[in-house]
Amino acid sequence: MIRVRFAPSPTGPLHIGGVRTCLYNYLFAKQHNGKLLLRIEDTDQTRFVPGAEAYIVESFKWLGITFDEGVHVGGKHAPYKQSERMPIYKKYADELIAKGWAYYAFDTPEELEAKRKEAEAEKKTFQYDMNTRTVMCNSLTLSAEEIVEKLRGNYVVRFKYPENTEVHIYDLIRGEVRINAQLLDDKVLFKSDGLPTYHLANVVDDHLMEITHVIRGEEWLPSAPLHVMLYKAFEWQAPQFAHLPLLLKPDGNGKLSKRDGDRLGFPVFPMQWQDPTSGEISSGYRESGYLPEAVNNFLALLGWNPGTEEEVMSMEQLVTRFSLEKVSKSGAKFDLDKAKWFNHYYIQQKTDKDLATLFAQQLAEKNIHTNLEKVEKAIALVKERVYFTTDIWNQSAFLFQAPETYNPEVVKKRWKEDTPVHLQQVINILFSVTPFDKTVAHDTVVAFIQENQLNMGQIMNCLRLALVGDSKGPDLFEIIDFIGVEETNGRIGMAMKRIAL
RNA sequence: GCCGCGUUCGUCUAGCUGGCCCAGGACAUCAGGUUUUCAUCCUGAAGAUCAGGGGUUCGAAUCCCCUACGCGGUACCA
Repeated sequence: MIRVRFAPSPTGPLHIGGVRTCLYNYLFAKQHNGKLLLRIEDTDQTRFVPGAEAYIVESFKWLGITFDEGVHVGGKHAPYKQSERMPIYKKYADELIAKGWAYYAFDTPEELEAKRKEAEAEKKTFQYDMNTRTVMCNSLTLSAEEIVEKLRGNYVVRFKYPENTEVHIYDLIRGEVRINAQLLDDKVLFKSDGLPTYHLANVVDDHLMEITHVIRGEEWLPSAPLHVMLYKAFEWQAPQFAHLPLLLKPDGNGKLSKRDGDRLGFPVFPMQWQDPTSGEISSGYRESGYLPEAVNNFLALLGWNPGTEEEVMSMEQLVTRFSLEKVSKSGAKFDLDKAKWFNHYYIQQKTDKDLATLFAQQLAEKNIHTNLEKVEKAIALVKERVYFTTDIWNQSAFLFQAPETYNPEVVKKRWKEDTPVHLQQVINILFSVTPFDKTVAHDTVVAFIQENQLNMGQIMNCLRLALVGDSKGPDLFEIIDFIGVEETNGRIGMAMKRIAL
């Protein structure tokens, strides 16, 4: 049975890179009929941000990524929050010490800082490792009495890397990676505040929760050797590892960050987030008008592809096609245009009725109340030019209210002295079509234009200008049909009054 | 600095066991078509000497080595 997990730290809103990591875990689990769990790694209480956990849960709910076990759904390995598992870790840290795989260290942060400064002055780097641990203040150098005495105060537990070992890790994406332990430092496993660090808690929990595959970001690759050594020290079977490539910023290089979103104007978070202390708001995909299926599809393709030319895939298709072997090794730059294209595509796949329900809410917020049937009709008219659910209104406002202004460039180019006369003739024709029929109206107006040897574009564009306020939008006679001839007449009259030559 | 990972069109990538690749697809770009407009849509074009340099081979984007560059890590953070 395959069991994977997504283990975020509740230090703020969930980054879109984290969303992709979780998506891959989800696809992998579903494909193998395995389980996906959500574990909250909050061992650093100094970085805890209220609301972050709820935000994470809500984000996945929106995206349709479901968990089989986790903080919000429970499960046989509960609790799934590390701060609630505190008592568990101490025992394992003790076990490591008893086995000689770890030791107590009593050096204060100030002392360590001083060491680093000292090394820096000599253009070296201080590292707490097999070479330096012999001269530091720890249970390896102190006498038994001193240790007992020191243990009454603050201490940390450090991993004791064995000498001359080469650590091999087999990464499902990168293949064999080997690192010489001589170069690794003795990482702190257990902090003086009584909580474990990520490394210990992660390994212990993954083992206890029977995780079979650890699929996480590339930033963890450097510490993977520590983790496999930990499994070895505990004499546990290590899970398989897969380190995902990073999501890079669209311009230049480097990891995609919150700042890039603000700077380039696109969301880096699944949902909008307001920082509880600064009050600062970061935009989210949901609020920006993205559809969850588009976000999932787009994100899945950032660092993975099915090996075929297929690109548009539903969650079900992604599940059957996904494979870790086809995940690329290099970082992927975030491409806003492609995300936009996917969203446009998925909006077209929605039924008019679905979009109408959504749009009716937006209209209600603007105090425009009309029946759903009418809204659905409006959707049908503007749908194909909608890229985000948030721009349905921009594309269709003229269907619900007369334009306030008229694009000056179009006025300048199209509105001539004789325009009012012609528009008056057009409106007369429209009134003559009873009952009103858009096709008949269209044909009659066109016939009128041709008979009088008028310029087609001239008349049509001015009519459009009067109705829409601009030279864009869906078919004119569809618009007239929608708003009615009376309203059309009113808008033409208004335009004539407002547009003075 | 040290350690690790990476490097194919502007972007995401196909290419994994060398010849079917003078490198394929998608987004973006450009041109044309459809249309009363703007979009959509359709068709087409342009776009990578496969980071650079050495090998190996009859033959390399594909295998080996070196260099450069980028990224990640180097905390009692995750």
